[in-house]
Amino acid sequence: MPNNNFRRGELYSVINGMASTAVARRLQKNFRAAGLEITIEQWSILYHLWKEDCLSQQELCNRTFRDKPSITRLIDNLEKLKLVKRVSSPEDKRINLVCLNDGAKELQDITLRIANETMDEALIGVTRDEIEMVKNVLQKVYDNLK
Amino acid sequence: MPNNNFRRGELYSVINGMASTAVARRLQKNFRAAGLEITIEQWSILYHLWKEDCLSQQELCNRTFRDKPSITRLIDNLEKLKLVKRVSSPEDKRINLVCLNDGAKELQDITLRIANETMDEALIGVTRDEIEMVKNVLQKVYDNLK
DNA sequence: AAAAAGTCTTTGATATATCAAAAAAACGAA
DNA sequence: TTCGTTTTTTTGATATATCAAAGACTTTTT
Repeated sequence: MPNNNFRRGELYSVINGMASTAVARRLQKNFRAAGLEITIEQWSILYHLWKEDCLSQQELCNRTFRDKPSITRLIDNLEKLKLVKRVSSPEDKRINLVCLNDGAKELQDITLRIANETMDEALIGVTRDEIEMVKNVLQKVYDNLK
Repeated sequence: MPNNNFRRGELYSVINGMASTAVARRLQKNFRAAGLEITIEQWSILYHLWKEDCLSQQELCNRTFRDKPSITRLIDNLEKLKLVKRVSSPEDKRINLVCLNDGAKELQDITLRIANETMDEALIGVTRDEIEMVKNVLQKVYDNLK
């Protein structure tokens, strides 16, 4: 069914890149414009730690949908920036708990504000119902493949 | 409006990563399972060349939403694999036309089949109307930020 | 207790993305 | 023609993602 294939091809490029990289690039640009020298990937780690501090690296893998080596190196870089520190878990010495430093706590308000403003820009003309539907469909896609 | 902020935060992680990286990883995995040693990024270049051969690097930037250095290095790697060749444009010596080699043409059928099968997996339980809706919303997001 | 299996993290190799800057060619205006 | 600007591509530096393999520690099994 070639018509259907064509639709799928289109959706592929839409889902896989366009919108998500556009949002990522804009957010990075807005961070830089505000003088914030962190990457969005680093920010996404901080984002989860602001919700719950001192998560294990494995837990950060689960919450950010990244693999273990990616997290290891992201935490390496966040440690170099002195935004987080690794704390060996007293209960299980295999585990590193990743905890926020004061510098990271100061970033919370400003970066969340910028992220919200960026999403406002991105969602101009998009209704709340549409947002809900997109979330549901993309969640279905994720669940189909996980 | 904290409730609204929370919704945006959720959408951010949905749009920016989950579904698109899940699709990308699955497609890469399916390529490897079929013994195909190309990356999805390389495949996305071939995809556009199958639609229209001998595009300039700049045109590939536009069609794949990538920047120039990314395209330069992707073409470098595709040339190493002997899948494409750079041909200097006779009309404008600044321009490299990127043209398919025979090896790349042989990949077309099998990789498009795998890509369609992957999208079938990804879209189980998603209706045609939902697909259209998601495409429209993500296109709006892209247009808002471009 | 010792061996086996499992979990969490790290390392190495390779590919891609981004920013900034430079090189090469084309174009336009004085 | 020559200078300045624009366009196309490349290079360098740094950050991230992925796969495979290894290291460190725990838990389970015998």
